[in-house]
Amino acid sequence: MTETARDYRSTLNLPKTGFPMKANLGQAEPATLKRWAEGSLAARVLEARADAPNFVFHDGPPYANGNIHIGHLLNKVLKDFVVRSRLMEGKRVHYVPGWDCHGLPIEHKVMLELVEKGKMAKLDTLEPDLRRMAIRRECAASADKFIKLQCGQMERLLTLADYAHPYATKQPEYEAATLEVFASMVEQGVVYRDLKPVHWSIANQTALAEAELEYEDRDDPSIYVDFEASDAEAVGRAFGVEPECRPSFMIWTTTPWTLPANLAIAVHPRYRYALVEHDGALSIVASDLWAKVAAAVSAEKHRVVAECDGAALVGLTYRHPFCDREGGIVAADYVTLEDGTGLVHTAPGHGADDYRTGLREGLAIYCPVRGDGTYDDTVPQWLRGMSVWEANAKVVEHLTQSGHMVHHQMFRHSYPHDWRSKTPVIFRATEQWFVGVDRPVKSSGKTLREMALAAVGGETATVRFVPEWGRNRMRGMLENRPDWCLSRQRSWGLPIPAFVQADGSMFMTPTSVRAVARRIAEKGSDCWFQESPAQLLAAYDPSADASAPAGLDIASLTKAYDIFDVWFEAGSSWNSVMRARGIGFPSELYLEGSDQHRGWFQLSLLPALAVTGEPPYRALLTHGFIVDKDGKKMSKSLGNAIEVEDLLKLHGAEVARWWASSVPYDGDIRVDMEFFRLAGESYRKVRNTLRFLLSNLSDFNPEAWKKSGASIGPETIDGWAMAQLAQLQRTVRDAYERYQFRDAHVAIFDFCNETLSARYCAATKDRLYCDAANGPRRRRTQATMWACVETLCKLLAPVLPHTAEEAWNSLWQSVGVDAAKGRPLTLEQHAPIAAQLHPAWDAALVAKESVSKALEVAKAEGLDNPLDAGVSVVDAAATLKPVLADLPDFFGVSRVELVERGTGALTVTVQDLRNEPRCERSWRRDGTVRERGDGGLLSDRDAAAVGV
RNA sequence: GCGCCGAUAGCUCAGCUGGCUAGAGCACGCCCCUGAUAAGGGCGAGGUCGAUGGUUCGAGUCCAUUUCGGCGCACCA
Repeated sequence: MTETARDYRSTLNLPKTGFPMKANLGQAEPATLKRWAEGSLAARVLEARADAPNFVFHDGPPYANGNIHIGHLLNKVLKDFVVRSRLMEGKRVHYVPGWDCHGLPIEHKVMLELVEKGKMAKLDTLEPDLRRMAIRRECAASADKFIKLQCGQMERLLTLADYAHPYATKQPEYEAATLEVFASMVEQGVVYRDLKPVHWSIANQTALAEAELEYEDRDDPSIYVDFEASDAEAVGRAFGVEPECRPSFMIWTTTPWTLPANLAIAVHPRYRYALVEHDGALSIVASDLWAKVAAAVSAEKHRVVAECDGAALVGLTYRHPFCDREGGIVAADYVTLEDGTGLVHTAPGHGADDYRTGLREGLAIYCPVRGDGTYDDTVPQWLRGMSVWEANAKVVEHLTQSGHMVHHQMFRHSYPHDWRSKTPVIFRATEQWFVGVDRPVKSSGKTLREMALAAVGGETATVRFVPEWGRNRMRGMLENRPDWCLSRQRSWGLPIPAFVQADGSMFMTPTSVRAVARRIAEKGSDCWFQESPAQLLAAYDPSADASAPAGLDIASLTKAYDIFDVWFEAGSSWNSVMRARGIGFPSELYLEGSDQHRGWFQLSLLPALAVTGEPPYRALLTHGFIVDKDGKKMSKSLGNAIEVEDLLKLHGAEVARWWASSVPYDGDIRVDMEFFRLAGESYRKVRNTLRFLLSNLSDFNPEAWKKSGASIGPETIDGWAMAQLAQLQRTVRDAYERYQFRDAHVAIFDFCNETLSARYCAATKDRLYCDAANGPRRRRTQATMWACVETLCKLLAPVLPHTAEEAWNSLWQSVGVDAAKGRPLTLEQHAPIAAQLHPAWDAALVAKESVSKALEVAKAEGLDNPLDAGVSVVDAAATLKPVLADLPDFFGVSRVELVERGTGALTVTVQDLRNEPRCERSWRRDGTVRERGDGGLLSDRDAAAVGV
């Protein structure tokens, strides 16, 4: 440059900002967290919104065990989107994070550790209460440790919550409030105690609820066994034939170990049954199944001798193949023709249907299996003391030797396992506490099942489902669910406050439960293991309790030792947290993974309905599960898990949040480190757009601009941007309202990427840099950009709280305001934007595409720089005319000419302007460029800006 | 086994009540800019819409069957 004297660069208004391009989230986020904590942001928000309308949002308690995983991350971050987006709408948002503390997962782990440390043997010598307390102390310490750990990890995700005051199910006040729920349920008549088969974990020696089971494949013997009829002639009469030898009832089972408990055989009264001769034996099998069975048992020679209805078989008797007793044929309509023989081995102590049949037929609920999975002494000698799993083979062997075995093979099927010990569970009759879902609730006269179904589906439905298909799913589960087994035989939990009277009967009334609740509120549930019944019932006055049993003698009571299913505690959180803390009821929303349809959603619904008659939530939002990039389940054992810590170290919480907002959460959510890298790139795009806007606002004062009375006309490119901004705001607020975060994410990204970066910013660069600093056109654009940053910060705040705040603070810093102190973004609210879109801009957008394509063609002829070009666009109807002034900028060329003739077809002609003078300052060839007083070649605009 | 959900460019996803040559972002290729620069812009290539069979003038979109994957359920006795 020979004319170095005229270096116009210094006369330009070039971008300037402290907002860094590189986010450095790893260090910057913790600093933001510290600032929030120091300013007690969570508390301040509640204060600031003291009079605002409430938005009650209740957090489901994760289990206080282990580090958080990506599933937690997704769940907590989605919840935070709700919290922060509702805050931005001006609501007073109540959100208390919580933890589930009691239960088998912790106790199981603690026991393993105690065994490892060799402390178990010593504990076993202690008296039961002391032993339980020792275990409980270890468990409590473990829960505390993990609550603290996870608190920090969740806070690190930049989630806004009062982590200093979380709820935990082991807090005395929580426990007491849970017992209040229980007392009301007892009062409502839905709690009962009964001897019946429940899922039993041998490893942990306790009953388990449905929510504590997982299903794994398992190989079991599949056996066909002949049970000899006691009275051959009676069978003959049923079939109307004279049997040549003693006939047998053929049953099928995959649990040979339950055969010692066999007390009956069930048939369907309306099915046809056949007396069949096969390889010299005579058996009874359902007619429609014989072909299948014959094939299964590989019968070679066989024929059907006679047939009769199942009803004709009812009442016949058989000899148990190895126990010294007879059993009877009974009718049951659950017998199917899908598997087996149509004759169902019935052991009332080992199956739910068997149990019901047993009750109806007056059979004993006989369960010869003890808690440790071994047989008691009521079984034949050769089985006594043996574990049921060993017994499977033994029974098979015995039946084979005794000639009762028709066929035996191994069979793979899915079988329930204890979710903690991963060992198979058995069905075993024990005395347990239950919530009856088909018992009428006193207050409504309806059963819990009816009430739940009414709340969830049909015309009476009050609960909203996001996504909608959750409704069907929950309905299906509610229709089928069995009674809820509430009791567990463990130490780590909230005791079911029942006492045993001298005569062995149970004592527990609503009033006594409330009395114990009061004691526990003061001392915590440990007191159950440390105090006498009289102490526990200190607040109980039998004379004031109408339900107290006659002749109650508190002095002779002993404590019962069942504890609550942890799901009952979590399922009472609407009372223990929302109502007990005065937050409100019901919650607007419960938001959890789709497995909670059977878990927390359902087990919160039942108690709430029983006690209040209302569901505890207005809406249920479910998200899918995290799977790897191939759609496989993510787990540590498969080695495809991504550690949250690694993720945060590599990308920061903001990128993880940005990713979470981009995910369609209805179905499975695929995850791979690569996806976070991609999210990081798109985050950078948004960040850089904000940075560009901020960098052009360093000399702008919005107050002064407002005072100047200037406005943004719809025909200006700024008016176009404002209209787009207004549209964006509507779209994003609506998306947040509907919990469709992805829609918000896409809209924001597209706005930053296309509307701003590719179009508006590209188009306005020239005026920002080259117009006189205080020129009205430049100021107008700055006003527009200011509005964009302001609005974007608010729209982004729910998803990118750190970045949005960083930009927000930087924005205000440019006018000397310390926003971090004075007006934190979190306390802001949306303000509607009034801007109308001028229709010419739609046409301009279409024209821009044609211009780009035409320029691309011109490039091939050497016209590389669009500023060296002018374009003329056919605009027959003068559609573009109103916005002509800003079209050169919009198209990125030096000049635009509109041609008001020709057809309606859009035609673009490119003019090569390289022969015309080029402004040394703005590099444009707008036709006004000439030599100025300082000797430079400048356009009119630039000459004026420089003042020559 | 039963219920619910998903399967669309290399990747992540849009495609509402069936209708012009199936869209976006990212990645990729070519190019421009060098006054957003470990930035910015333009153009382009890329898909038998899991498979099969049906309904229809016409189906990614409706129906049936099926495969794979996820979540849930359980009277597999």
